[in-house]
Amino acid sequence: MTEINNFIKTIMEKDLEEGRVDYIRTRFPPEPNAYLHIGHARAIVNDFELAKCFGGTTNLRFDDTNPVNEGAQYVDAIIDDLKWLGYTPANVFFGSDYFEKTYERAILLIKKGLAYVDDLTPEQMTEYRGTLTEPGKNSPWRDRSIEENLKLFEEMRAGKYANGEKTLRAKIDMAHPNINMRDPVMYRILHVPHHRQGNKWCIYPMYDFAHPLQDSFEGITHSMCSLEYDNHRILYDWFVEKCEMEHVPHQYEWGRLNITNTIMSKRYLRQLVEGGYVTGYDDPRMPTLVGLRRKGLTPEAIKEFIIYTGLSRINSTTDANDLDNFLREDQKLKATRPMAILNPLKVVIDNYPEGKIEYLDADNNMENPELGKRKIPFGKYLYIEQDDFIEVKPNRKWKRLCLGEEVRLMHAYFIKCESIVKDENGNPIELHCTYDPATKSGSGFEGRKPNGTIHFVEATTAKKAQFNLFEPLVWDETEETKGLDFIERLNKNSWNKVYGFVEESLQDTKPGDHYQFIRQGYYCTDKDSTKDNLIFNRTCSLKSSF
RNA sequence: UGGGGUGUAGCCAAGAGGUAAGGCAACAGACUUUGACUCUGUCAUCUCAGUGGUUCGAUCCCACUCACCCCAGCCA
Repeated sequence: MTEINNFIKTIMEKDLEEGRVDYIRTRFPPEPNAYLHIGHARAIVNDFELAKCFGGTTNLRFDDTNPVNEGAQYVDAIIDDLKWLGYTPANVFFGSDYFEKTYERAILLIKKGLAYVDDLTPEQMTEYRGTLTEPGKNSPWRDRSIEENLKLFEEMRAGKYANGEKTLRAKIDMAHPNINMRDPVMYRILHVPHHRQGNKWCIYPMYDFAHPLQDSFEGITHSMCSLEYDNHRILYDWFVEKCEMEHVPHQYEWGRLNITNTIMSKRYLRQLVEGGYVTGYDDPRMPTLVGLRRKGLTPEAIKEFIIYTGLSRINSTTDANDLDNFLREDQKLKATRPMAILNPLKVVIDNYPEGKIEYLDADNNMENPELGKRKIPFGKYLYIEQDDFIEVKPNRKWKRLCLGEEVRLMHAYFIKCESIVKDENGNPIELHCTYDPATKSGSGFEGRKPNGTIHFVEATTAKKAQFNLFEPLVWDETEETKGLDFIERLNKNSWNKVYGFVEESLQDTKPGDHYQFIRQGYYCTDKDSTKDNLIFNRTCSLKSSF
C-alpha cells in the first residue's frame, strides 16, 4: 500500500523532532447519527495511517453529546464500517463516558469565575450575540456570584429546570470579533434519554466544550477535523487552558473531500433514502461505505484513492471516475475475467462441425496465473459484441473484426469474416466466418498476426442474464431468449438494467468474489449477505470508448 | 462593509527566497491472446489569482487588490 504523505505528517514529524510531543495519538470522532460515507473514509484513513506512520495509535470515539437523533444502531454500523476498512481502533470510547469528568471541569470554570448560568431565552441569546459586524452585549445574568452559579448549575443537573430555561456559558468576551468567543454555551438542558446514559443526565455539554476535554482525557496529540472548525480552534485552546487540562492536545484542520456528481451531506442522503429514491443507505449508488461496498468497491481501492488524492487545506473536488480507477487498479490482478456479451451479434463458424462443442482452457486472469484456469465452450454458433464488428475497416487503428479480416477470439481461434447477413435496414444480423484450427489458443501459433482480439460467448451454452444494479443476478431461461434468434438490441432504453449473455462458468459465483469483465464492468458478490449483485457500470469499463 | 481560511495545469497535490516534484486525466508512439494492462514520450517557461515593492534573485518576504469557502444552533 502506498505510504501516506501530507502536511499533517510533516507537522507530526516536526512535533516529534522538536520535542513538543513524544508520541502520536489520533482519534476518529463520528457522531452516531448517520451512516459513514466516503468523506468519513478520508478522515478514517488519515487518522489511522498517520498515527501508524509513527507507531502511534488511534481511538474511535463516538461523539454522543447530543442525545437527540443519536442511536445505538449507528454505533454498530460505524464499528462495522471501520472493521470492513481494515482498521482496529486502540480503544472504543464514548464521549458520554466522560460526562462526569466534563462536569467537574465545568465546576472548575465556574469557580474561577469563567463560566456562568444564563437565563436568556434562545431568541434573546441570538439578539445579545450581535452580528458578524456588530459586537454583542453582556447578558444581564453574566455577573452572578460564583456561589449562585454553582447552586444554579447543580440545580440544572438535578433537573429543576425545563428544556431551554437556562444554560451554562463560558465568560469570555461578547465583543470578540470571532463569534464563537462571545460567551459560548457549554451546557444546555435536554430532558431527553441518552442511548447509553439513559435518564442519568438532563444537561448535555456542547461540542466546543466537550471535544477538547475528551481529546485531553485520552491523551490525543493531534486532533484532526475539517476546515469549518478552524474558527473554533481558538475556543478549543481556551477550554484546554482554562480547564487546566493536564494533557494539551492540538487541533488541525484539513479541507473536505467533494466528489463530482456526488451528494455527501447527511441531510440530502437522508432525503434520498426517506424519499424512496434509493433502496436504502446501502444502495450501490450511495456514497456511503455500505453502499460502495455493495457496489463492489474494496477497502484497498478506497484507501488508495484517499491516499493518492492527497490532503490539504483546500476543499477539493475529485473526479468520481478516480474511485473506479482505483478499483480497477486494485482488482487488476485479483479478479477473474469472465466473458459476457451485452449487445449480441450472431456468428456462425461455417467450417466448424454442427453440434460439436469443445472445451478450451482459459486463464482466469492472463496477468496472474495463480488465479487458475477454467474451461470455456466453443462451437459453431457464437455471439460477439456488436461494437466489435464493422463491415469496412475504417482505419489502421481498427483492431476488431471486419469483412475479410481475421481476429483472434480470446482463448480460442482466429476467425475470418467471409460474409454478412443483413436485415432490411442494412444492419448486420449474422456473420458467417471460418476458423483456423491451427491457431488454437495455447498452441503457440505465430504464423500471422490477427487484426486484434475480441471476446465471445458460445451461443448454445451461454446463459442469458439480467445485469441489474439493484437486484441479485437474474438468469433468464425463457424460451424466446434461448435460441439463436435473439438478436434484437435489448438494452437501448435501459440505464439500470442490462441483458446479456454470460459464459457458463459465471453461474457458480461465490460470495465475496469479484469479477472484472473485459471492457464491460464489474461483478461482485456481497461478502456478507451472500447476495449477488452484478454491477454494470460503464464508467468502470476498461475502455474509454464505451 | 467583522473575523477566519484558501487561491500552483482539466482534477488532486508538493515546493516555504535560488530558478515549478508526483499522481489522475489527455495526447503521441511501442507492445499485447481485446485497443485494457505495461512501457516510452509530450503536457505550467509573457509560470504559481492580480498589481506593485524589497532582493543579485520572489510561487515563497512586504503592501494593496480580486475571487471563492466558513462563522451570527441551547447541532456536530
